[in-house]
Amino acid sequence: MCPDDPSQGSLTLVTIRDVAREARVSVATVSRALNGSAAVTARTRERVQRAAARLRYVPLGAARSLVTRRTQAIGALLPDLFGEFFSELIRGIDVAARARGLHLLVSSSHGDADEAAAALLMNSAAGGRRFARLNIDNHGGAFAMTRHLLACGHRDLAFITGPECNYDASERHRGFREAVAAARGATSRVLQGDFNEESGYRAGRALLAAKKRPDAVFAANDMMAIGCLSAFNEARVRVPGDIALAGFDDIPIARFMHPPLTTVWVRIADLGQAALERLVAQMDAPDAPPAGVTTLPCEVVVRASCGSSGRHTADRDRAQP
Amino acid sequence: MCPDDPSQGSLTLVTIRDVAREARVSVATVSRALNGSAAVTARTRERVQRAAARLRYVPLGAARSLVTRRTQAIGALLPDLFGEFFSELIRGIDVAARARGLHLLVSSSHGDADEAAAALLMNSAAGGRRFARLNIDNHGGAFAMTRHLLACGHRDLAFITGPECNYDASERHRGFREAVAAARGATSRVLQGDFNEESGYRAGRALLAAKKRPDAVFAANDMMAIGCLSAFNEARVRVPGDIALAGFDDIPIARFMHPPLTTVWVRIADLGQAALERLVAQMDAPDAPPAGVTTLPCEVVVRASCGSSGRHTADRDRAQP
DNA sequence: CTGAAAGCGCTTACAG
DNA sequence: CTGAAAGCGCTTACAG
Repeated sequence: MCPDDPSQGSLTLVTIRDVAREARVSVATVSRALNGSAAVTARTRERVQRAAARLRYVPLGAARSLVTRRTQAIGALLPDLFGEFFSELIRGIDVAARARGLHLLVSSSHGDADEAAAALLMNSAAGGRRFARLNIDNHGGAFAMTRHLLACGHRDLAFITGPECNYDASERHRGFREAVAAARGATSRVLQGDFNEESGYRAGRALLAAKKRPDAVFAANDMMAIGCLSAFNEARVRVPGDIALAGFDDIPIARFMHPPLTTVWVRIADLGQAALERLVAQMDAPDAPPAGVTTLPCEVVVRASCGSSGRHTADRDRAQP
Repeated sequence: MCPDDPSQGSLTLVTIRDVAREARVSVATVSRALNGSAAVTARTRERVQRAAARLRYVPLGAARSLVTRRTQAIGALLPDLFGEFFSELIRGIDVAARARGLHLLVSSSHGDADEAAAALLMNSAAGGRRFARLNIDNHGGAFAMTRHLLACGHRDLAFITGPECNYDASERHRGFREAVAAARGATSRVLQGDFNEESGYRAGRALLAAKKRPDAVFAANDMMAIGCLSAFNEARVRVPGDIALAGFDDIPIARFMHPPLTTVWVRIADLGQAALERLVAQMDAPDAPPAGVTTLPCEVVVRASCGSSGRHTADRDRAQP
């Protein structure tokens, strides 16, 4: 049932010359036959393919790259490698990349500008600014969630921020701030987080220790919301009974929390896929006007953690297998 | 505060010849100077470095690879990209890779042997079996966890398996089976899962619907345990009061569950790091006898989800920041 | 439709 | 210590 391990390989490199000799053609013909050039008869092509298969020929990527100026690889440089958000994103990119026969390089920049530059420069030989500008509607999503919390009757809100230099984080914070500012009678406080569960946990404890607890907590991502929930559970503070809680991202695990987490739905994998496709399009048509910034919409997913919804199962959860 | 975006790049490729001309030396000298060869005077090296910096010279990886037979890249081929386990593993590999100036290629095989083969063959030019054999002690960890459940007094055990062709999954299952077989009076049942939360959730519901509920459930990974916990919570079945629950992996989120999850601790990121180091060692010394299979130990982490521990906080949780 | 040849940018013996 | 030259494996005008 389990497919066999296909590992094999030889120390001696089989080159295009070997294939040419085996098929009794020139290396040029081998190259053309294997690359699908139209200028090759079906008979020749087949002979070459058979010879290549017999010898287990695999073109050396470096040699091909040197002349074609294409590496058949794309790089994903991520601000940091955070939990399920990261894996979902990479999964989306990977799916799209493999569909195009591209290899996927990943790296986290750890906020180090030099390293980020080094990673970017890998590509620079192929030509300038090949960056897919593709954003989540962080601001809109956070704004909508904050309005939802207000609509639920919560007036005293707390926000747990993401890392300082993170664009998504600051946009989410801005959405929160603006929604609060636009509401009358609403007050807010802000706690610093870093997108990890632990910082959400600490923020949760800090809120519990405060003179007055907020009515609702909005964490800038789900992982911090989960950490915060953990602090509340530990202190036997009920969610949503005693305090409402919302996150952002809708990572797969969010709906398996207790209570299931109200959050902002982002099609993370789709985001990765779209980013890759945008990038490839730019690479294929470098002279085309660069596509502007595209912003993917978000959507508030109401589950049980904020109370007042009346529903315990979000529509989109039902749709899932 | 936030470092600037370092993006820049030109359409015209700066080559080693340009640097040679600028520094008034030969291309050979440029190559030697930039690659740290000892056969270059300090003065010359500095002149070359300055010229390279002035021109923003970046060696073309493909050209270098063609002659050195090294791509400065390593590939991580993963059975599938599952949640936090995946991201932790990649993080470990990434850290070790960047420390060595290696680029990291990732791909999931989706269980497709052909694609897996294609990915493996990428490397084949560099020579045969370059695989790091590095395992978690899945069997030992699962065996120990099962013994722990038995020691807690649970006799009727359920096990939720991982995907069929997954090595880790089958080893964990084997550990469970053998521990149960060695215990007198213990009974067990097995439910099929696939390492995702959803399958754990379904297994949980199936267990609740059974004529007799088990005393304890052991899921082959944490994500399924969390899905299972969700099913129990939904049905107001208390953990560990009504039923005990254990997972495997100790993903970061495990200790933030309610109740915190008893699980098997695997240093996931360390595993990735060790795998990379092993691989690099093999590549650096291809003629050295291939290191055998190394098995990393696991450890049962007792938290609240299995009852009976008396402790609510595992030692290693306390140690964390 | 096929082949001989040039060349991609780099490294590395080989001389000096 | 430095340079001229060969060569890595491939693709692609250029002829025929």
